[in-house]
Amino acid sequence: MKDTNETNGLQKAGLKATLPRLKILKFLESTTVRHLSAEDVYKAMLDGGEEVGLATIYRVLTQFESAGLVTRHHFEGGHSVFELNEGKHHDHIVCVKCGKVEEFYDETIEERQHLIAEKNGFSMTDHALTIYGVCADCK
Amino acid sequence: MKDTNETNGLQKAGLKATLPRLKILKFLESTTVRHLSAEDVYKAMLDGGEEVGLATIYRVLTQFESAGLVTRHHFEGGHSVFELNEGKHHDHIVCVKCGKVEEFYDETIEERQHLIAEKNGFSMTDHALTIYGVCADCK
DNA sequence: AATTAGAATGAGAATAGTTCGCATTTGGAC
DNA sequence: GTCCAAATGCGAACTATTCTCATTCTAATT
Repeated sequence: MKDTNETNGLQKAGLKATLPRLKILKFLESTTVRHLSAEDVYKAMLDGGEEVGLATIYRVLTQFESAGLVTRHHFEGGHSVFELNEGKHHDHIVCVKCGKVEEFYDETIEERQHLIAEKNGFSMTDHALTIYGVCADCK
Repeated sequence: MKDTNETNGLQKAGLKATLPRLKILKFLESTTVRHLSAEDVYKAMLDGGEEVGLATIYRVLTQFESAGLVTRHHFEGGHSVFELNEGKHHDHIVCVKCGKVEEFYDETIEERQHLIAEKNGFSMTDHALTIYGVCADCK
């Protein structure tokens, strides 16, 4: 079999390199939209001529999450959105009018979170910081 | 009509003082559990002998949210939990093992969030910061 | 206290997002 | 190339939430 980047990525993550998984990973790497729901992925892939069952999309995205390839977010509205992990950790600002998502990273906030977790007797495993507001375009 | 605290609270919030709303508000004020799903509220009230339809619980909690009486959170797991607004703003640490929720407030983080929103051209309207970790008891 | 119009409620149907069960297919070790 | 375990697709099932609409309640008015 061809030893593509995607095949490698999956194998390193401990996942068999199946066709649906390869397609989904390739799609996530190629799309310009960074935050997608399972349904978004399903529809966008269909439009691109790649048919993968919706249930499989859900399963694979969950596996990718466990493997650390993607991150799942729960922005307002309740349903999950997924984001390919590349580069460094960051948090999000979401526009409450148009839904636009921007990313940011703040060292001070990161540090203080660890401190706060410790102070409360917790071992921090993760965090979710989302700022909601009205973006420049929507004002 | 009797001019109770609850009746007052509802009227100030622009809501008619109906029996279900009074019962729900009274329940939220009396329970020691601070973070509850709609279903939690439904069941706990049933146990307490107060029957209010689940659909009404959802409607009323949403109205309370709009009125600023409660806050809705989206912790991991997807479904909403509600918290009575009393005292000052705070964020949350959730134990990923047992689900315990602790509250904290950190001035530095609050300030930096506003700064970050501005830097990105947003007018911040709200934010959600949740730290996930393993609590002392679960370690 | 009785009337009344509009708002609120309850019960169940409907919906959205997600997961499950199982028959069929596929990946890759031998 | 064979073969078994793992993965997929499909539709059914599930969960959380919202909607519909007939009935009931609130509170303003008489």
